[in-house]
Amino acid sequence: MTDYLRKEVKNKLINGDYSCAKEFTLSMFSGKWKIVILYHLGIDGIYRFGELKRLLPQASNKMLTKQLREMEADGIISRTIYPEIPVRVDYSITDLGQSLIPIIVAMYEWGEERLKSMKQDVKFSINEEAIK
Amino acid sequence: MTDYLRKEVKNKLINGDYSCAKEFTLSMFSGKWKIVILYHLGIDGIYRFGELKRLLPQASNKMLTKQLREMEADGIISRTIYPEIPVRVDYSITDLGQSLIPIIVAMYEWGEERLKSMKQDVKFSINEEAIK
DNA sequence: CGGAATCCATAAAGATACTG
DNA sequence: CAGTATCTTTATGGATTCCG
Repeated sequence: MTDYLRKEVKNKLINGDYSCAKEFTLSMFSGKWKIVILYHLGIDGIYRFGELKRLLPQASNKMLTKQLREMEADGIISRTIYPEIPVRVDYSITDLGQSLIPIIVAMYEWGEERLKSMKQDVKFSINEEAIK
Repeated sequence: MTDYLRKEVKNKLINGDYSCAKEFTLSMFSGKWKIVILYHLGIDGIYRFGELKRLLPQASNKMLTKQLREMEADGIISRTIYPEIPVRVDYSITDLGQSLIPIIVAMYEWGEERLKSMKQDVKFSINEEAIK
């Protein structure tokens, strides 16, 4: 629903409907790979395109590029081109992006807690029906 | 990417890969309508199916039901059936779901701030290319 | 009332090949 | 190196009809 979410948020912005603040925030990091990329850029610092590819081997060029471009357009990461040969491109988080990190950390902590209690709960078993 | 996210999280859980805590949290509320439903149940209290439909006129039966079932399976909302005729079904947030509300509130606040500063920024204009 | 089942259009993601 | 372009496959969401 990621792309849908971005389109909806865009439409709501155009119509002056700013009542969707939480969806707007959600749209910042709810794309495929976005939250992971943002977290890494926020914690580790600068990454080059190829480094991100190695970090996320499952991500295709197309998807990775798309996510990076969208996050750049949203102002939460920045892209720097060094016109060397071969060309080099650095990605880093912006101040705006950094301001999202506390939320992502809170999500990380909530997830850790939840997974811990699920493991401890003997009654918990992975139910295909329930999760699917 | 919502369904993809749930599938991935499921696979990672099955494989014991619990390193994806933030994605796991994200998968709790990143479905279509989920964050809105959760927020309303968290703030307003109990809703019936029909009330949620009226709250979200754009949501189809299928989608609304799907989101509700998934959130129920995740343990963040609960569903109570009253075998009256016609049948009545109540939805409410669980304690676990309530524990997500602070994160959603933080997202709401971030979004409000961001939208405010975007409005104040004279240079900001809605750029079709940038958002699409 | 609160859904379930089905069909269908569209959109999103993967694979592959190619380029400045 | 850091992407684009294109094609194909798959997933997702909408509309409609029906049911206990």
